[in-house]
Amino acid sequence: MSLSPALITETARSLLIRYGLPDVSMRRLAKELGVAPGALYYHVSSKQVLLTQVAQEILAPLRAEAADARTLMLRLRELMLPLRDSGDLLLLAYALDPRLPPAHVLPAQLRAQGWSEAEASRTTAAVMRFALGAIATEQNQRLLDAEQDTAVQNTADQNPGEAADEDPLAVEAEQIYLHGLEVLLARPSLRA
Amino acid sequence: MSLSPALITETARSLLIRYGLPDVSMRRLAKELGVAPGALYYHVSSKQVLLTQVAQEILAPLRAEAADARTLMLRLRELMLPLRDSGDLLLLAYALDPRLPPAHVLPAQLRAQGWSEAEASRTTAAVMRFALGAIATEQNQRLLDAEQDTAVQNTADQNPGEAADEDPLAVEAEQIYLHGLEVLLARPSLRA
DNA sequence: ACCTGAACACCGTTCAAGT
DNA sequence: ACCTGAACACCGTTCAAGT
Repeated sequence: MSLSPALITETARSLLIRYGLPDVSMRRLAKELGVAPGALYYHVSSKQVLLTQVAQEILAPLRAEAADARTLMLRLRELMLPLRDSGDLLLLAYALDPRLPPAHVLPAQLRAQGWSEAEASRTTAAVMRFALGAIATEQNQRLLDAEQDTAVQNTADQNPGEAADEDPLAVEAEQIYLHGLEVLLARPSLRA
Repeated sequence: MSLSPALITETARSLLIRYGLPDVSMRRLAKELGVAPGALYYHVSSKQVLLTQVAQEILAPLRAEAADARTLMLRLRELMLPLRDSGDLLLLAYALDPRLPPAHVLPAQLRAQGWSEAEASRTTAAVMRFALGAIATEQNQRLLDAEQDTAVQNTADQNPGEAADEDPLAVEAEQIYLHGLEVLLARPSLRA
């Protein structure tokens, strides 16, 4: 089988899922496809557009879902959180396309709930920015914790006193996310 | 004068201000200091800790300011927005230290306004995530617009029909930021 | 049309060896 | 103690040349 834009983005996506964004390099991608690095540039104009394409594909399932704003925002977090370091990716894709799912349906949904057009579009932008910031923060915290864990591994082996707790940081992160959504998506009449 | 952690972070900061984050590499930094790249690692353990140190220094002025939450968050945006691509930097520094200014004083301020401790800490986390997401988004949009501008330069020269407008995207971005702050920092009694 | 080989101009980090 | 030189293992991108 020969190369194609679709095959390249699909392979990039699989690398992202398996190893995280830092391991999605053009050279690694080429190796995975059994091809010279330069070959990719016959099908894809740059790494940046390739990655935003990948982001769009990962979020594509959200286009088919008919759920309310809150649920869609929760799904966004579920989809992206496991992809290591993908926060930057999302931030870039959103800057390039402010209609990135789930932002593509939020304004219409909020309008249907009685929001004005100006309020609906401002709130969509605000809630997306909050979500992207929150997801990137959570991913960074996980990475940093993982580094610290491996660094402390030996000391922990010699000192198994404290039990492994339920990762209160992760639980807290989810509460923060829920809280932000609740406040930002609250009906405007409640604030007037 | 010889190398020191302080001199290195100060030079990194000046590179960041002058050229943006992509131009702050250890090798570029070494060249700027007239030293071999390896020399930096005698004073600094990694690029990551160096950059978070730089972020802390850039935000240090906020530690001295005695302003309300909203003003501090606006100052945060003013400080970071001009530093090209520094959003990632901020996201990393905040993940490493959730008490990064202005987060270090927000909980106490909110408590003084009658918020409960739980509400104050959750709101601080939410508003910081929103701000970091918003700043990163704005910086990315600027970068992408700049790329497009240089690409369209020639066509624009030949076609000077439309006047250069007031950059409505930037104005809109500020409104979104103000709106997010207003909603997230609204007194909890107004939502109960 | 599609791809290779090779190059250009970079990265972060380590480490023996020098002073 | 502090730094150099050189290496290791990478980057994104371009482009003549091949098929």
